[in-house]
Amino acid sequence: MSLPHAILTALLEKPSSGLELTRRFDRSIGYFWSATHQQIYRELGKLEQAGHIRALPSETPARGQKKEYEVLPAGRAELAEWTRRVEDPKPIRSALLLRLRAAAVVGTEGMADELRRHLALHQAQLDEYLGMEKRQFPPERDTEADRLRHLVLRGGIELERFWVVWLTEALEGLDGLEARDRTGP
Amino acid sequence: MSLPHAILTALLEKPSSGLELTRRFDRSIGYFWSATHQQIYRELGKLEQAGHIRALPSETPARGQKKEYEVLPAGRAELAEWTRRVEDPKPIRSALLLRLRAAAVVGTEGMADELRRHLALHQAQLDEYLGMEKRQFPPERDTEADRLRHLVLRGGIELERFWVVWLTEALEGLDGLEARDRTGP
DNA sequence: GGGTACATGTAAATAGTTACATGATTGG
DNA sequence: CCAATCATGTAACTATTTACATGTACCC
Repeated sequence: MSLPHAILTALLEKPSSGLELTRRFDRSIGYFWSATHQQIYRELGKLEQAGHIRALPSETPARGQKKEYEVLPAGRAELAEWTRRVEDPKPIRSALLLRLRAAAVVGTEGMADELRRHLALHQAQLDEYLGMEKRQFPPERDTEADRLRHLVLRGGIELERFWVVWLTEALEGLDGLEARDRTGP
Repeated sequence: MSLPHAILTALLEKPSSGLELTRRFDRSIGYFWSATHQQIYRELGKLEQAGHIRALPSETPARGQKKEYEVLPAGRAELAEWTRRVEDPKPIRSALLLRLRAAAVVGTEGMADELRRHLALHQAQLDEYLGMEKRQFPPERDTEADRLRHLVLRGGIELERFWVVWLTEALEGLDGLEARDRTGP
């Protein structure tokens, strides 16, 4: 039940249309909770029905026309209630770790290339986060909201750093194994 | 499409019944791809239909009776093909990071307690992984499969370590904010 | 007027969760 | 025999993904 709350947060930061939300998800909130435009439109409909958001009055409320939403008091209350809820962390799901484990049984062929590819992707994501950190959180700004958002971004940064470090180590180990396969133990 | 492959891997490591698989998921593979017994039974049915696994012959193949499965060559081939596939990492989903971001907008009340609770849970998981590492990967054992499985466990360990470090820092930041709220800036 | 980007949406399929049903085996 | 545990399964619901449909606005 996180998507509606992700949307409420985004809309509180700035009232937006469905497509604008989709784009903002691709750049910021979506780094921790991604969503496609179809999910977002559907969820906007539900949130509107529930009285948590409303469409800003517009001259031409028709298909193909931009429709902007803003959060109503009930939506803000729901979001606040959500932040205070007790909710256990969900176990991570990593197809890559799973595939490596499968490779332990059926062989590591092709794995090293795939790890290198993932390493490059995580390195790129890390660089992007570091750029965002520099641009959005210069040392002088320091409101409470800024500090919290910075904390969240630091989480993203350290997670990507974890992957970069782990993948680098994994590749060293795997290259060792593959060299041994080629030359014999 | 990872669950069937997680099951194939587990069955290759050791032929099992549905309930045995469920328990093994709770302890090992499930750390990176969790699943409930309902998901597992449903998937076992599909894998059997697809000819990837088969039930070991039994005298009484009835409801309430244990039914053991083993992997057929086609299943092993499918798993090997999967490990060689090109597949991008999926963006992480963390409801906690999301909730912290929401708290930046609607207030941090209750957040510190929740972070402390998560910190304790991740610390416990880390300790469990470290215990598994000690028991399952003593320095002397060093087959290829062992090294790969150890690598996967190291991934789990470092991920939990990330959470422990990040949550500790986050709590320091948050306590600073809340102290400032109480005493004024 | 034709293409492209913008914008919203429907439909269907897959994946995951939650609640409940049913039968076997075993120990008291 | 009854409760607890083991074991398999059905059903319904929620969430997510993928493919496609439709309409508007603007530029050439």
